[in-house]
Amino acid sequence: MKHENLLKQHRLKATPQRIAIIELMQHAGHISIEDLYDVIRKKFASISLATLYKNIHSMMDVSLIREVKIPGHKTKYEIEKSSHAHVMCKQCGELKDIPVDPASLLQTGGFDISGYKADDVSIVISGICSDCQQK
Amino acid sequence: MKHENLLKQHRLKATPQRIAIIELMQHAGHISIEDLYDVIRKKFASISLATLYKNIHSMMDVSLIREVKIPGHKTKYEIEKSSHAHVMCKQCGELKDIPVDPASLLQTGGFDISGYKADDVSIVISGICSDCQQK
DNA sequence: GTATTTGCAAATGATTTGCAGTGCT
DNA sequence: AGCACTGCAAATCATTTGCAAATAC
Repeated sequence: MKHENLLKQHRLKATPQRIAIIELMQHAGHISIEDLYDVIRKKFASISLATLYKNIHSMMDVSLIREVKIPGHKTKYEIEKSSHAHVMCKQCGELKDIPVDPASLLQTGGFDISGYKADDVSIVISGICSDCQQK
Repeated sequence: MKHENLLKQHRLKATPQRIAIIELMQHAGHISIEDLYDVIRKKFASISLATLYKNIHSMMDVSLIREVKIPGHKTKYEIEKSSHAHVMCKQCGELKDIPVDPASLLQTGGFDISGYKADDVSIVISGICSDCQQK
């Protein structure tokens, strides 16, 4: 029900397919089209890839979700939450969020973006997570 | 000649195709496969897309160049230089570099990456450049 | 001379589109 | 009822692969 309203607030019709997408993203955090398709299919056998792509785009158009592109990996999608950075473990591939305040980052980060009016920052940190370091 | 050595230092054979790729990237800064192909073709009519892709990958393997993925845009490639962030103008699409010291950024940025051993940071700032603001 | 690289054509993978039928509001 | 949404199949665009001929070292 909550998800239904989320869609309506963004002027999108609340179809069961869309609700399923949002539910899944809510749980998975970041998810690729492929994984989205595999999981949703189990509950929703008739859904098509075309529908996924179309819905992903409608939802991006209204800023309900966001594209996450990571060098060397497949594009993932996530619900738009408050601004945050991504940390990706090169070993196990796990993708984690860490909170970031973009305004203060741009100030303290020592960037020289004179003249630019910045309105979004995408940050991906790569490294090895603590679990993988122990192996 | 400089480019030839650059390749050899990375244990790659210095073929004319590879030299052309490096030269072009040196000038263009960031470039997509498509643009790379179009421009190189003029001087090097016989080059194939497959060769471009293969070379791009060889060069990435030895960290001579780097993939730049930007939400909503085509993948671009650039010569690996000292760490920097990217600023993309949403209006005109221009992509600019700004210098960043990743170590101090991770310190002052207020990130909590406890346990992680970070070794790379990719930052893309989106906004409107000063030129486009005046229109 | 030998191992790598090139370029072609074909294969694969990812994403988009047209359209007839269906379902939300 | 009316317009937006779905799902299929086909189209398009991006990337990869196999292989024989050419090339760097």
